[in-house]
Amino acid sequence: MAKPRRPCFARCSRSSTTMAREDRYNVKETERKWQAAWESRQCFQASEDTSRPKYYVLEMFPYPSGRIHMGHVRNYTLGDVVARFKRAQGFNVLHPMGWDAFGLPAENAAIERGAHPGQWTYSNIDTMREQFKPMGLSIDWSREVATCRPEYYRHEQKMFLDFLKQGLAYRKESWVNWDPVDNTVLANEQVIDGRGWRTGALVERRKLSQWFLKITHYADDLLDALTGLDRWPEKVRTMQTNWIGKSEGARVQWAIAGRDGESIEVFTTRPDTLFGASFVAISAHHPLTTELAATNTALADFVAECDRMGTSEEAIETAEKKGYDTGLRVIHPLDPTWTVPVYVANFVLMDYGTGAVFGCPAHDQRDMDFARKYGLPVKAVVAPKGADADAFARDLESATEAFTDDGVAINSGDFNGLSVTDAKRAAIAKVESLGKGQGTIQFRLRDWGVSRQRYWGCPIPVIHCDECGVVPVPEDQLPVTLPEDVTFDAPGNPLARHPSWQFVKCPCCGKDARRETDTFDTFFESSWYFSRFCDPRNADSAYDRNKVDYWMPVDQYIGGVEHAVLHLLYSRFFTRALRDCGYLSASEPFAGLFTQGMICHETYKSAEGKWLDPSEIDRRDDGSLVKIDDGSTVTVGRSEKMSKSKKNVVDPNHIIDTYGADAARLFMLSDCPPDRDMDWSDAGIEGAWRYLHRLWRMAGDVASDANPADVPTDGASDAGKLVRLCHKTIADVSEDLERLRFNNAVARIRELTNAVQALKQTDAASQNAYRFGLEMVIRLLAPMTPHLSEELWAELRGADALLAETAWPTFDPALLVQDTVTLAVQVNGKLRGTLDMPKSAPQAEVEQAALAMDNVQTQIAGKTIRKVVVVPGKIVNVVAN
RNA sequence: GGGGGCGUGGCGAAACUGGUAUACGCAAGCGACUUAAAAUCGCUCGACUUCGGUCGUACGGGUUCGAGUCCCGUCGCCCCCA
Repeated sequence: MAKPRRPCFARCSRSSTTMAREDRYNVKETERKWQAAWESRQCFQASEDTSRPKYYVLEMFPYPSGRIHMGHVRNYTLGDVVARFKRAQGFNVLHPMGWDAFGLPAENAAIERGAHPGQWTYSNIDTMREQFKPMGLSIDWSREVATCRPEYYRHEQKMFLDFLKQGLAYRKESWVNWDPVDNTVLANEQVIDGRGWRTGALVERRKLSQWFLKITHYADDLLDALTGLDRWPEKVRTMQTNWIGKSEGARVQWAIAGRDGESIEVFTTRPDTLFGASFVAISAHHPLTTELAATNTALADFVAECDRMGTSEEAIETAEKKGYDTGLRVIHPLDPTWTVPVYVANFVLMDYGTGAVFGCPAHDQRDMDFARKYGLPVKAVVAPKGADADAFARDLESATEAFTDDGVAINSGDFNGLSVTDAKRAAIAKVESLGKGQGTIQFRLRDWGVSRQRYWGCPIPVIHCDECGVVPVPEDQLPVTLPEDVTFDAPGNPLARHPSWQFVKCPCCGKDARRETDTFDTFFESSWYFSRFCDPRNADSAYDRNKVDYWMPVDQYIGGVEHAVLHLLYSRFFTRALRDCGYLSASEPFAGLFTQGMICHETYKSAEGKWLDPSEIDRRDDGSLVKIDDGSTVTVGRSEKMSKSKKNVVDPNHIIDTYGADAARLFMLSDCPPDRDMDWSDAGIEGAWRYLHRLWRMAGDVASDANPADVPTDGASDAGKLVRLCHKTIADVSEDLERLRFNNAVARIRELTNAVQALKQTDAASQNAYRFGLEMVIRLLAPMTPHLSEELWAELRGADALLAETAWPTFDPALLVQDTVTLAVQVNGKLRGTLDMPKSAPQAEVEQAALAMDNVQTQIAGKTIRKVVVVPGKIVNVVAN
C-alpha cells in the first residue's frame, strides 16, 4: 500500500520484571535460531520404520523459475502444517522437496540471455532453496531431487524401455499442432484460439513420427477407480471423468453406392437417430478423402484448409463448420433404397472414433447448422413425450434449433414409440443382426504423445538404424545424457543440429545409426517424482521396492487445481504402468488430494486505465488514492490473481523479512478456507503479527512458579472453566487440522487466547491455569507458527525438548461434557430468550420453565398453546395461536 | 450451449446431520495510558425503531413447530467442458 506502516513495538512491553527478556520479540534472530536447531537435530529427516504408521505429505513440486511467489508460500505452508501436525501425532512423516527442472523457460533464457539452460536452472534452484529456507518448512532436504539431473532421469529412461517391452509405449505417425515460430509441437492446451500460447503464431497441422504412451489401455480402470478416491475433491473427479469421456454407442457400416464391397464405418452415440440421417461426414484425413483428393484439386485445397486449423476440440468446435461434397453416396444400413451424400467435413477428427460420422440434423445442433448451410433435409425421429408427432416433425423441418432432449422415437419403423434409451438398444441389435455394425464403447481420452522437439528435456533412449529400425539403447548404456555444448542461435532443436551427439553405432548391427533427438514431455518427470522421494539416492534403480511400498501412496497431496486433469491423470496412469512393470505395488499415487485457491491482491489503475504499481501511489488524508508523480486519481480495481502484468504481486521474501515467517504463515491460514482464493492485504498480515507479539507478551506474564500439571478442572471457577475450554479446544483444533480447516482452527485458538488473557491471576490455581492455557495455545499453534511456539515453549519449559519433537496434546473427554446447557426458547419459531438448565432435566421440567418465562408469557397472552416442541439440549419452541 | 460451484455485516469469513445467524479476525468509532503520536488495554460496531419491538443470510415462492442450511423458479458472479 501507499504508506507501509512498519510494525513498531519497541516500547510496548508492560513489565520489566524479567531482565532476561528483551523488550520486543526478535523475529529474525528467533526464527533463524530454531531453524538451525531443527536442522542440527535433523528433526525432519525421514527413514522407514515399520513400527510406526507412515504419513506421506507432499506439495506439488515447483518449477525453478528463480523466484518464489505467494502461491508457493501458501502451498508449502498448507503442507507443512499437515506434516508437523501428523508428526506430533506420532506418524512417521515423509515431507520432501524437489524441482520440476526441465522445460521451455530454461531454453528461452538461453535464447534471450545466452545462459546455458542447465546453468540457469541450477542457479535458480540454489536461489529458490535459499528463499524457501526462511519459511521454516519441516522438509527433509536430504531427499531433494532435481529432475534435470542424469541421476534422476536415467531411471525414467529405464522406465520407458520397460514400457516399450510391455507394449505401453509405441511410435506412430500423428498429426500435431505445430508452432512455426518456436518450431515445436504444442499440446492441445497450448493452443489458444488457434494460436501458439507463447508465440501467438497461427498453429499448423503437421504429421510427425512420435512416441506415445498407451494411457488408453487403462481408460476404463482410470475411470472406475475415481469412485474409490473419496479423499479427492468431487470437482477434480468430475473433470477427470469428463476428460476420459467414456461414451457408449455403435459403429455402423454404410456401403458406398457404386463401389462394390466398400463401405464407410461411422461411430455414433445416437444409433436411435439412424432414420433421421441426411448425410455422412468424413475426416479430412480419412483414407477415402486422401484417395479422392489425389485426383481432385478442389478437395485437396479443402484438406489443406482443414490442416491450417488446430487439432484441439476447442479449435474444431469454434471454427465455422465447413464441408466438401464428394459426390459419393452411401446406402442407409437399415434401408437399402435410401442413400445420403458423403461430405468431407472440418469438424470430424480422424483419431476419434472411426473418422466418420453420420449427420442427423434434427437432433444434433452441429448437424443442424451443417444441414442449413448445405441445404440438406431435416427429418425428425424423436419427439417430446405426448407431442403430436406429425406436427412436431413438420415444425422441425424448417427450424434452426435441433431437438436434443429425451423423447420417444417417431418415423423410425420398428423403433417407433420407444424411449431414446430403448431405441438405442433396439438400433444396435438391429444393425448387429444385419451384420452392418456393432455396439461399442468409445473414449475421448487419447494416447499421450510424449515426444518434444526440445533440448532441455530427458532424451528418449532409442537409436534409429537404417538396418534394424528403432533400437532401444541397451540398459547398461543408460543414461543417455544431454550434450553440454549446444547453441541456441538458430531455431529448432539444438540436439538435432549438434555436430556429433546423435551419430552413434547401432547396438544391434554396429553400423552407423542416429540417436533419437526428441526429448520427453516434462509431464513425464512429474509423473513419478513422488515415488522417487521414497528412495532418492538409489543409483541402481528408481527405488527399492520395499521402501516405495512402505511410503506409497502419498497420503495428502496438495497443489493447484490447474493440474486437475493432465498432471494428476498422467501420474495415475504412470503408477499403474509402473505397477505392471514390477516397480511398485500401489495403483493410485495420491490417496488424498487437496486443491488450494489462488492468492489475489488489489489492483490499481491510473486515469488512463493503466495498471499501477503500489509504489507509484500515495494515499491522501481523506483516504483517496492518487498517483505520486502527477497527483491524478487512481482507481482501486478488484482483487485479482497476483501477476506481474497487473503489478499486484507481493514478494514473499520481503514479507518474511518484515514480519517473519510465522506471521506470513498464520495470515495465510487464518484468512479464509484454503481451497478458496484469498486476498492478500497488509492489514491482514499486520493483524497476524500483532497477535503473535501479544502471545509473546503474555508469556512474560506467566508466574515463574506456576505449575501447569496442577490445575483445577471444575466447571464453576474461572480457572477450572479455562482448563475445560483448553480440552475442548484441543478436540476442536485437532478435528479442524485433520480436515484442513485451518481458518477455523486459528479462530478456536484465538478464542482460547482471549480466555487465557481474561483470566485474573489471583491465586496459585489461577496462575497454574493461566500457564496451562498459554502453553496449550502455543502447542496448538505450533504446526502453524513453529518458530514462536518453539521460542515460548523453551522459555516456559526450559531446554529439555524441542516442541517439534513433542507429542500433540490430548484431551480428557470427561471435561468436554457440560452439566448445564443453554436452551433457546422460541414462541412460534421466534427467539424470545434463553434458559440455562441442567443437562439431565426432564422434558416436562424444561417445558414448564420455558412457559414460566416473562417473555414467553407476554407472547402467548390471549393465545392457545397448540404444541410445545422440546429438542433436548437445543431448543424449546412454543406453538400458540 | 452443457455440467458444477457460489451469493451471509463496511470487509475476509463462522454456523456440525434443519434448532440462539454473524464465532474469529480486519477496518471504523469512542475511552484509558501518553506532553503528543505510535503501540497497548477497555468498550461499541446488521438495519430500522414510538426502545415494546420489527425486519434481516441475492430475489420470489414452497416444505417444516422451526430454513443461511432442504425443494422449485429468477437474477448475479466464478470454474470446468464445449
